[in-house]
Amino acid sequence: MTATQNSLNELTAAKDEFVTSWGALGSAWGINRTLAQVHALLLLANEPLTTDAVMKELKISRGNANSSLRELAGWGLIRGLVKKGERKEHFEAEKDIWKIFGIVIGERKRREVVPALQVLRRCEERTKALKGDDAKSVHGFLQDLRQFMEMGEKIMQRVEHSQKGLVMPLVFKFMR
Amino acid sequence: MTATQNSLNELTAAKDEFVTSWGALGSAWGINRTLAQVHALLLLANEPLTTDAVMKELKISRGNANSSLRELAGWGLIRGLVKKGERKEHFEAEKDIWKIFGIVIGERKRREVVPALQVLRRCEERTKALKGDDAKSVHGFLQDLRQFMEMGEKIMQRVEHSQKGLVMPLVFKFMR
DNA sequence: TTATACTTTCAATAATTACTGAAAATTCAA
DNA sequence: TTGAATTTTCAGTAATTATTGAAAGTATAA
Repeated sequence: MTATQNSLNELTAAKDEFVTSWGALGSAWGINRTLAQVHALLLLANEPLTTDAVMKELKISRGNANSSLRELAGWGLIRGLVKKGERKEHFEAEKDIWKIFGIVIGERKRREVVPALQVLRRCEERTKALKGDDAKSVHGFLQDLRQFMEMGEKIMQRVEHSQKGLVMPLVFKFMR
Repeated sequence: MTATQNSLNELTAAKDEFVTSWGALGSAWGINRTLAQVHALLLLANEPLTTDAVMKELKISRGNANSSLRELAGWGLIRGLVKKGERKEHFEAEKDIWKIFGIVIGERKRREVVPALQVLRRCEERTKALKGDDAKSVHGFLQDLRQFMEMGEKIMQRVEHSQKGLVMPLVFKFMR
């Protein structure tokens, strides 16, 4: 085996390890394992990949590859582009980790935090005028939680549009 | 129906809505739906609840109630206590939202972020000395991601031990 | 002790979620 | 147009995850 081949294998092995563990991390945070793996694959790819390439690399079906790529594109984490002279669509990932994080935070805010806040506000309202110690303490807790989540929503809003250069100084302030 | 009954029903309905939607939110973030519901139930309870009370309220089996309560206790989100003169164990939830958030963040850091960082460091190391543009860019990305996650780990570390009074001033600074 | 109340475990089962693959739809060059 | 290339859909199936419930285990009062 040549030195170049060895190097290639080692690179492939390291990529594989990353793809696998990124998938596991994703599923711990409620993101479909395969989706996270497809994302990881594109994050490490040095050129845009076709659906067929993704299928082959991850050993998944066409349907699965297609829907994963569509969903990632829906999140804005990857974009499709058509190479001149080719029919197939090629996909490339956003690789700026600050942008990636901002996108994910922003989407989760929209999809989960905002709806949860609506429920919370309604529950808070429903318990507002009720009599009795039980009702009072329930209402108090809901109020605390709602306030806390509104703060979280605002922070996520900020992070969504943040840049590395903008956030880092504040992080340092927080960390000192 | 009396005014008191009406009030009780309305309180129960509001509680139910919260329990249900808290379960949904949890499962979106990779936390078992029932676990989140048990937690929500205890968060709104005005007194410690027994396993049987949880079973009855949520219409779940003894095994499920028991293991959910154990897991929540393992996270440190609830504690068991034995009322004098009673055999049954009663459970009560930590209700300070800042503490709750700190616990959850701390646990997820330990369980997911720290192990993910280990993988990341290993991948980074494996690609460090490899030749070729592909290897270089892969290594560069892994480096960025590792640095980003180390920052995240440190922030989670801070939040884990944070108090409302300590964090709020910094949040204001961030939000301004 | 011993009987009883209570808790835990875990094999079997149910419910949910993810994936496949082939057919249908779409796109595009000729 | 036509038809080959490509993408999308989705019914059927597989894999995973969650739940039940009864038996085994444990603790406690008498």
